[in-house]
Amino acid sequence: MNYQNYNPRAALLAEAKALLEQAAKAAMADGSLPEAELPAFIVEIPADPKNGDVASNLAMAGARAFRKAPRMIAEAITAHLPELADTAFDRVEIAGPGFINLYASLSWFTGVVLAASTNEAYGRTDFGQGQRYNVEFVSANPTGPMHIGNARGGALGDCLAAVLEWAGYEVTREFYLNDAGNQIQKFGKSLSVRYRQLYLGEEACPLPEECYQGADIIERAKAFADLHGDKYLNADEAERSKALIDFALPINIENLEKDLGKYRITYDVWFKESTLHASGAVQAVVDQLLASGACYKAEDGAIMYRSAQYAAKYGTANKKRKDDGSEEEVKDEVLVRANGIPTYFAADIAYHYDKLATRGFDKSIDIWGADHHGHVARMKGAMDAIGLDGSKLDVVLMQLVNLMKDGEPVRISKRSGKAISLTDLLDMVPIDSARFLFNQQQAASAMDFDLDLAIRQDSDNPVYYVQYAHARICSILRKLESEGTAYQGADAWAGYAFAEPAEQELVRLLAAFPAEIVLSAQRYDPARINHYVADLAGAFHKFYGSCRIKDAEPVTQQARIALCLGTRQVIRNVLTMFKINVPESM
RNA sequence: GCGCCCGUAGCUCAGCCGGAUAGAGCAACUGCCUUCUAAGCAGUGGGCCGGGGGUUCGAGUCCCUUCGGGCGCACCA
Repeated sequence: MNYQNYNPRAALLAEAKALLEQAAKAAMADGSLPEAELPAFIVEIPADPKNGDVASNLAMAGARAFRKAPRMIAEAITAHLPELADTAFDRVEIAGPGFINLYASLSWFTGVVLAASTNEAYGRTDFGQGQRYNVEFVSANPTGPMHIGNARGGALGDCLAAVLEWAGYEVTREFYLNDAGNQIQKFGKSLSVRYRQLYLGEEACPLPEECYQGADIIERAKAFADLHGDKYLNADEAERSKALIDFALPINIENLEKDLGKYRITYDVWFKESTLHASGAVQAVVDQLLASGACYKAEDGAIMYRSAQYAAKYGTANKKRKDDGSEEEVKDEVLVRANGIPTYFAADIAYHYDKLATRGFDKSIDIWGADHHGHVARMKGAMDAIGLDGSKLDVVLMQLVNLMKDGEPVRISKRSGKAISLTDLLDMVPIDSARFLFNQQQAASAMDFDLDLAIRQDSDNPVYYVQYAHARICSILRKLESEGTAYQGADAWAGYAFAEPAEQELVRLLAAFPAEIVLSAQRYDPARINHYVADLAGAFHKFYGSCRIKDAEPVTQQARIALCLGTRQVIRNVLTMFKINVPESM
């Protein structure tokens, strides 16, 4: 059998649902149940395997429709199930208040172990049907070094992209480079002041408060001065600023790329905001919104966008507080300032138009810091306003990260006295550890990142727990091989029952892998896979403790080797997917 | 004031479309290496799922309300 795209859990649930529907209809047809519309019901994997491999609430959900006690309904339905020998199940029970519990047959268990142990791409499915998704993440300002939040955004975005790929989507990883607009002007001004300070002294030209204060700015100004000397000292501000930006920005961008590369993140696309201005895309979007009436020209010449009416559909604050404490309805937002310079919002609409219309992605998934949440509804609304579909833009809001050390939050590095940058962090923390730990929690929860734990290379750190399970499996297989025991394939363990609880648990977890990936993709929650693989590693360690392999009976031994191979494959797939090392010994 | 996120064991967090006895790791305590890697396993203790109402056969999960914490409400991005 070809196990490509095989999702055993999904298949089991789908079959159970179909069987129960069919049985309920048969029961109605012969009068065992009154004729009624089939109620909405669920099939699910019970937490406790004592309650079967699939459980359904059909009988309870149908109590009202069939006007009978749930257990009687369950009796009627199970009596009308077809011969189970032809299905993935071999037994059915009615339990508790009326649950119908189905028990998977041995052939299903065998199929799971075979799929996991023979298909190197086990876990991949075609669920996404090749839809083209754009995942945009980090997108840090190129005006300075990245911070700890970018470490989380990076792990989240990169792992989400990976999970989507495995779930059958075609994914583009993208970095939106804000190389235009206000903050670049500020960048130029900061550089300019630092440059002049080199010749005139700090007192003569103090750095304004609104400027970037970081040491990296001084560094760039110095490098520029080394190259050009005082040539720009008496040039006019605009010329000096531009020369400095043209010099420093590429260096910063290169550093972003380098640091992210060290973090094992590489992008398919680095999209420059400046290209949207240069190509007229921003102007085109504004013109279109003006033409459609979504925008209008205000008295002072600014172009205003009727935000509220479009954003309302996606939920939004409808009031804002003014400086004097009074409130007013939020109505319109500025797209182009009275001085003719577009706001970031205009550029953002043009950017998303480019993704969804020009480049035709089926979905744009943006990972933003939670401090941008006020922007979500109006951005989605803007997609509607411009004739696209706001639901094609999904924003994953990521809560803040608190860096913790000795149980206390740390905001600045003791060594440099500055905020801890991503670069500093990656110097301290092993990349495997950082990538795993920053993906430990779903995006909506604020994260405490335990620096002590991340640095420690011991068992408290969950990434090593998982890696250890892999190394352990490799070690057993090496040992067996060295003693002349080879794996002889599925036929060598045909009919093995996987009766040990630890074996069963392991098979169930292996079965869940493709479904877990799909669920993570659907919910944009790759942290789920971290938890899954830690559970799998735990199940393996339990299995290892209670089930001998080396001196087991031949059939048992062969079956257990297959379990090892399957578990190793799944751990390897997860770690590889998340770009974490897969050690064969530790 | 308005809006978004969070509140589950001492700590950090899981908990699926509402299901059966609320879980894991860490920390504490007790065991297990002459036998496949002890970076491991087995076990013990630890809970008003922030509080209060509601919907439901059934609520940690849905609705309302309230309290606590974080974030946002710019012609910044």
